[in-house]
Amino acid sequence: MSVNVSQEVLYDFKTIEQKWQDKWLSQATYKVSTDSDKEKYYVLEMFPYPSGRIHMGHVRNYSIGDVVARYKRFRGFNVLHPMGWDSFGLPAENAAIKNNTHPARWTYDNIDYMRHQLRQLGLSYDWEREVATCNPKYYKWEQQIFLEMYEKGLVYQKATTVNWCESCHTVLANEQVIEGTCWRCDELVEARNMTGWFFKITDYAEELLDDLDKLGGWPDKVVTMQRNWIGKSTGLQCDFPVADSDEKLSIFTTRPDTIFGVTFMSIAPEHPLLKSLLKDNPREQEIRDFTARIISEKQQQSNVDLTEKEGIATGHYCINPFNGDKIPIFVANFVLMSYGTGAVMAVPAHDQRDFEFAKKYNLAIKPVVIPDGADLSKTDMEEASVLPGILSDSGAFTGTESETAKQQIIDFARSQNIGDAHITYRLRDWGISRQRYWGAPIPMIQCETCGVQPVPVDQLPVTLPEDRESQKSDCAPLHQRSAFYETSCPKCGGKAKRETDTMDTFVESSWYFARYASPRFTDSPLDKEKASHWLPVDQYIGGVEHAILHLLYSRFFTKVLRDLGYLDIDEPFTNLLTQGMVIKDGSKMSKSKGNVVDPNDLITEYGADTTRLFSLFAAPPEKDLEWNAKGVEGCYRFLNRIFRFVQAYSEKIIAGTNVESNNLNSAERELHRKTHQTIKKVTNNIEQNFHFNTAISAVMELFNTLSSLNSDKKKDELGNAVIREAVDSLLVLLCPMVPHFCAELWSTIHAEGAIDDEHWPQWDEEAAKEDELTIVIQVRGKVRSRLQVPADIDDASLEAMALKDENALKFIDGKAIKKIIVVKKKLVNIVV
RNA sequence: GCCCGAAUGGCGGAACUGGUAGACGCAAGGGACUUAAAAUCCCUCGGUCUUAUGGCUGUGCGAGUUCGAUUCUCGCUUCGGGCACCA
Repeated sequence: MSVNVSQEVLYDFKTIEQKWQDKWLSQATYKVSTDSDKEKYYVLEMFPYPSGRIHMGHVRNYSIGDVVARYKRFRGFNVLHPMGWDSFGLPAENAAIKNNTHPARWTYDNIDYMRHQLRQLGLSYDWEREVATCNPKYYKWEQQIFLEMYEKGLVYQKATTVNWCESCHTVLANEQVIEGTCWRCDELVEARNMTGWFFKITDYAEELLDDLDKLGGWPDKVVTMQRNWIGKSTGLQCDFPVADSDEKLSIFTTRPDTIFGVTFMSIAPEHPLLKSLLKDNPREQEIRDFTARIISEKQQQSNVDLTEKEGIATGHYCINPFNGDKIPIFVANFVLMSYGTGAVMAVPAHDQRDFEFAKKYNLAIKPVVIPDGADLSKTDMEEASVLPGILSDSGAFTGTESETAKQQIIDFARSQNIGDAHITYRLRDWGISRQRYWGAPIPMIQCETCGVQPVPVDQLPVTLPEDRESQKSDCAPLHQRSAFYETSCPKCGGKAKRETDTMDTFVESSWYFARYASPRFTDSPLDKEKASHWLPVDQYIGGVEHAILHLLYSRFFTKVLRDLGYLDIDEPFTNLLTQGMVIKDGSKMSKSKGNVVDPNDLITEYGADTTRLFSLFAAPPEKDLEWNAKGVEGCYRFLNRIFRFVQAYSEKIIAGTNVESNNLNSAERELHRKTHQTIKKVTNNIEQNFHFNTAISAVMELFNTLSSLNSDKKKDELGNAVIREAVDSLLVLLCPMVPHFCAELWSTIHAEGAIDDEHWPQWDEEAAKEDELTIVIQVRGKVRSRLQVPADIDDASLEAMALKDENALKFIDGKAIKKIIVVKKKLVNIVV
C-alpha cells in the first residue's frame, strides 16, 4: 500500500483553533469543582494588570501554566486553573484622563479585550472563577479583612517619613522603591512626612524568615532575596547614660564584643534626644542648621548615592557603662532613624563607616579585637578590622575569643540591667496608603469626638464614588470629593470624615489566589472548606520581578488569613517557577527600542499553537527567551509535517490494533522503541523541571523517526499497529503544548472520545530498551574506537573485545597495559 | 563594596550521578522537483591538517584532582541579577 503525503497543504489553524475554543467554552471543558474523587492540583499564573493587550511575556507565562494544567489533567488530577485581573492601579487613571473616559470603563474594556486574547491562545482556564479586583464584590472582602486585621492590632496609622513619587502622586512602600526610584515609572522617589496606614508585617518577620526553609519548591535565588530583605540581625541593645543628665541613649549593635572600643556616639539627625541636647547649647543654631541640611539633602537625594560621611559634635557626652569612658555624641548623616534605635555606638577600629568618620574628625581609634597574628596596636590603620579575634583592652573580657565574648557581654549587660540581647529586622511595616482614586477605599472613619473608627462590617463595601456621568473621566482623589468623605460617626452619629486614601494594589494580589477557591462566596472573604480543599497553590508561575514585592506580601497575608481563621496553611505557594523575560535582539522588548512582537500578529499569521510551541521550545522556562521569527516558522513547519502525515496515514492509523511487542520486525521494533523512549523522556522532562524545550525536541525526534522509516525502503515493513501507537502517543504528548492541533488530529483518527479524556501514555521499560549499544573504547582516556554490541553483553567479553579492537591496538602499540576500566554499557578505557 | 547566578558552534539551546561534547531547532551551503520561484524532500554543517581511513584541537581564562572533567576543587575575566550607609 502506498500513501502520498501531500507536500503543499498548510493546515488551517484558523478554523481548527476557533472550532476547539468554541467547544471548550460552550461545554465548559475546564470547569472544576471540589466534588471529584481525583486528587486536587492547583496551578496558577500571576494574574495580569489589564493594561490593554497581552504581550509576549504573558504568552510565555500562560503557555507554561497551561502546559502544566493540561499535563496534570492527563495525569488524572482534578486541576484548578483560574484566571483574573489585577485591575486597580494608576495606569487606568492616567488613561482615563488622556482619553476622557472613566477608569472603570477603560479597565473593563481592556479586560474584555484581553480575555478574548487569552481565549484565542486556547488556555484551559475555568472562566467561571474569573475575578477582577476592582469589582466591589471583590474589594468588599478585602475591606473586611482589613477591618479584622485592625481588630487584631495588625493595622495602625502613623506619621512618618514616606517614599513619595511625584509623577505618580502617591506614597510607595519600601519594597516598591527600586534603587531610589519608583517601581512603576522610574521617577526618583523623595522623602516626605505623611500620615498613613500600615500593616504590621514586622510582627510576622520571624515566621516569614523561618518558613523560608519550608519553600523547597522555590528557586534558591528568590528565597535568598527574601531572607536578605527581611534582614535579621542579632546583637545587644544597651543604654549609654548621657553625662550630666538623667537621659539615656539606647543603641543596638551586632558587635557587642567591640563595646570597649567605642570612642564616640552617632545619632540620626531625626533622633528625639537631640531636642534636649540642644537645650541651652551654645552651638544650638549651628547644629540645627546642620541637621536641617542633612534632612533636606536626604529627602532630595533619597537613597541613590552614598554621600560622604558628615557629622557635627553636639558638645554632649555619654558614659560607656562598661568602662566608664566619657565619649562625645555626634549627629551623623549616615545614621538611619528607621533602623535599630537611630543611635550607633561607634567603634572606628572595627567598623568601616565609623573608621572613615573618625579619620575625618580626628577621633580616637581604639582596637579591642585582635585577629590571629595581627598587630593593631598603635600603628596607623588603613581600614577597620572586621575579623574575629581575641579581645584586648576590654576589662574582664580581655583575652576572650570575640565570638564567645559577644554572649558574655550581653549576659553582663543583662545582669547590670543596662541592656539585653536584641533582634532587629531590616524589614519595615508595609505602608499601604495611596493618595489615588482607582484603588480600594480604606474602610476607616475619623470622628471629631470619637477619633478613628472602623466602618462597621455590615456597611461594606465602601465603594468608590460614581461620577455623574460615569463615562467621563473624573479621577480626582477621594480627598477632593466631599460627597464621599462626609459621613457620620458609626459610634456617636456625629459629624465624621471618611479615610480618603485607597489601598496599595499589592493588597489585592496578596490574597486573590485564595479567593479563586470560592470566587462567588457571599458570606465572607473565603469559604473555608473550599479554601482548605484547594490551597496551597501547588505550582505558581510568574516573573522573578515579584521575588520580594508580591511574593512576600502574599506569604504575609496567608499567615494573617490563617490567624484570622480563614486558612489552615502556613505558606501559599508550594512550588514556584520564575520564568525568564522574552527578549529580542538582545534586549527586553519595549516600544522605545521598537523591538516589540505583538502576539496578535503571530496568532493571525501562524496560529496560537505555533506561537505557544515556539515560546516553549526556544528556551527552558526559567531562562530568558530570545525571540526569533525564523524559529517560529520552524515550529510551524513541524506542525504542518505532522498534520500532513496524519492526514495521509489516517486510514492505516485507524486500522491499527494494539501492538504485539513480541511479534515485531526490526523496523517496527525501532519505532515501537522510539515511541516508548519518547514517552519516558517527555514525562521526565516535565516532571523534573518543566523543561518543555527538551520535551518538544524529543517529540520531534520521534516524528523524525516515524517519517524517515516511512520514506525509506522499510516503508512496507511498518504495520499499522506501531504507526498508530506512535501517532496516538505523539498527539497526547504534544497536546499540553499545542492543544487545538492535537484535539483536531485526534478527532480525525478516533471516532469516539475527545483527546481531553485520554490518559497520559505510560512507557514500557522493556520496549524502551535498546537491544544494541555503542560502546566507546578509550586508550588513556581518549576515544579511539566505537563498538556496536548487544545490550546484554557482560563486562568481561566487552574487555576482551576492546583488546582485540584494531583501532585500539594501534594506540596501545605494544605498550604494557596498566589498568582497564569498564563502565557498564558505556565504555572501556585502556590505560597503558 | 557585599551576596547570588551564568559563560558550550554563525544563533537559540542539549548532554543521566565525572564516562561518545554539540541532541532538537534556526541560519548557511549543496542537490532533487519546477519553465521559474515558493513550498516540499534529501545531503553537508565546531576549528584545523590530510587524497582519504584518520590525526590534532575544542565547552570564558589559568592551575589542580582523576584512567577520564562542560560536569568536581582553587584562583581569575566578563556578563547578568539582588542588596547597598541596616550599626
